[in-house]
Amino acid sequence: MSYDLLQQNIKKNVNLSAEELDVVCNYFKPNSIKKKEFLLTQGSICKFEGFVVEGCFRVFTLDKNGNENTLYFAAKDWWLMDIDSFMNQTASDLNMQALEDSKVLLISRSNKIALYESLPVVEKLFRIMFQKGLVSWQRRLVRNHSSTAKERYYHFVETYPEISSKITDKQIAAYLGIRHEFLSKIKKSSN
Amino acid sequence: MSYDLLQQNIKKNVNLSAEELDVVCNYFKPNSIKKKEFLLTQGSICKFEGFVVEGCFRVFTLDKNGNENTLYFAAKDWWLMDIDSFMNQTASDLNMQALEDSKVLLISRSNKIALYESLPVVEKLFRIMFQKGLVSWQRRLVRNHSSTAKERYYHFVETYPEISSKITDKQIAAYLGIRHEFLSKIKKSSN
DNA sequence: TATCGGAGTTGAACTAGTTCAACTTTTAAT
DNA sequence: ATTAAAAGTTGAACTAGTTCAACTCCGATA
Repeated sequence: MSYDLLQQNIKKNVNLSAEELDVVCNYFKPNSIKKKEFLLTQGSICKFEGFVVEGCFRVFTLDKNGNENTLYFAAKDWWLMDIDSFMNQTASDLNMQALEDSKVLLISRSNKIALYESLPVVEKLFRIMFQKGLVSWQRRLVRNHSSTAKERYYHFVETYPEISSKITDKQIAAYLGIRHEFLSKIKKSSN
Repeated sequence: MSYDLLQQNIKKNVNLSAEELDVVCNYFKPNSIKKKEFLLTQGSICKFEGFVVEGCFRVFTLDKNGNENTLYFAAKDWWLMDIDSFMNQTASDLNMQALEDSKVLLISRSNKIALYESLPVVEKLFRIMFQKGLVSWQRRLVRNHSSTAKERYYHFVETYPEISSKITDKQIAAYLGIRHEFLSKIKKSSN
C-alpha cells in the first residue's frame, strides 16, 4: 500500500502509534504525475506539500540570467515543498518537475493546518525534519565555498547514487552551480 | 530587563501568554562573553542554544584548506545554534566567537528537552523558526549560484547594515565565500 | 526508417576570482 | 606614546570556471 513508505519515513523522526499514523496519512491524497509534467511552476502559489512514493522530481528556479538553478532532487522517500509559498501563500520562485512517471502523496494547506491542530506531535515531526534540513543546507553552502566543482561533483554522485543514475548531467550541473559544458570537462579529466 | 528581547522575538512566531513566556524564559540563563572569546569551538560538543541580547558573534568553520568559512553572524535578536552538535551531542564543526563584548541567554540541552515537554507550543515555535531558517538558507544558496561576488557583497551590506558596520571586511569576505583581497578590489571598483 | 530535438563533447577565447608578496593603515596592548 | 599585530590595499601572474559555437550522439516520435 502506498502509505507504507510515508509511515516509515515519519517513524524515523517521531514515535507515533498505528492509529496516529493513520490519522496523519488520511490527510494525504495520492496523485500521479507523468514524466516532464510540473507539480508547481514559478509565479503560482503553492497549494500543497508532497511526499514522493515513486519516481523523481527536480526542484529548480529560473534566475535573472535565465539559468536554471536546482535546489534539490526529490526521489522516492523525499519530501517536496516550497515552504515559503505554501506557508505565506505568496508567488513561488520554484518549479517542481517530474523526471519520470511519479507518484506523490499531497497534503493541502488547510489539511496541513488541521493536521497540526489535531495531532500536536506533528509539530515535533516537522520541527525535527526542518532541523535536519537546515543542517544539510548549511553543510551544502560550506561545501560550495570550500570545494572545487570537481570535488562537489564526485561528492554528489557518491552521496546520491540512485538519484545520479536517474538524471542528466545537465541537471547535475544545475545542482552544482556550474555550466554543463564544464561538467563534461570535469568528467573527461583524469581524477 | 534582559528577557524582553527574547519575549518579543518569540512573539513574532507564536502567541504565548505572559505566563507561558515566563516559563520559557526561566529555562534560559544569562551569560556575558568578552570580545574575541569563544562560546563554542570546533571539535567540542555543543552544550547550549543561545539568543543574543547584546553584541555580535560570528559562526564559522575552518575548512580542509585552512580557510575560515562564515555560516552567519548573530547580532542582537538573533539565535546562535549548532543544531547538529546540540541535538546529537557529536563533535561540532563550528566556532562561535564574540566580535564585541556580548550578552546571551543560553539554554542547556536538558532544559531544552524539558521545555519541549513542558510546553508543547514550543515545538511550534521552533518548527516555525527552523522553517524560516530553511527558506533563507535556500535563498542564500541560489544567490551564491546566480550572482557575482560584487552583487552578493552589496546585497549583504544593504540587507544587514547594522551587522556590516560591526564586522571587518575580512569577515564579510569569509561570509561571501571570497578572499578578502578580492573584496578589497570589489570595493575599489566603480559600482 | 527518417528525422528532429535535446543531451553531451570539444576547443578557443575569455573573465571572475585566487594567490602571493610587498606595502600601508588601523587597532589594541603595554 | 610606542610598538606589535592584524586589517586592508595593490599589482602581477595565475587558474577555475564561463561563453560561444560547432559538432556528435542518442532516443523519441511520425
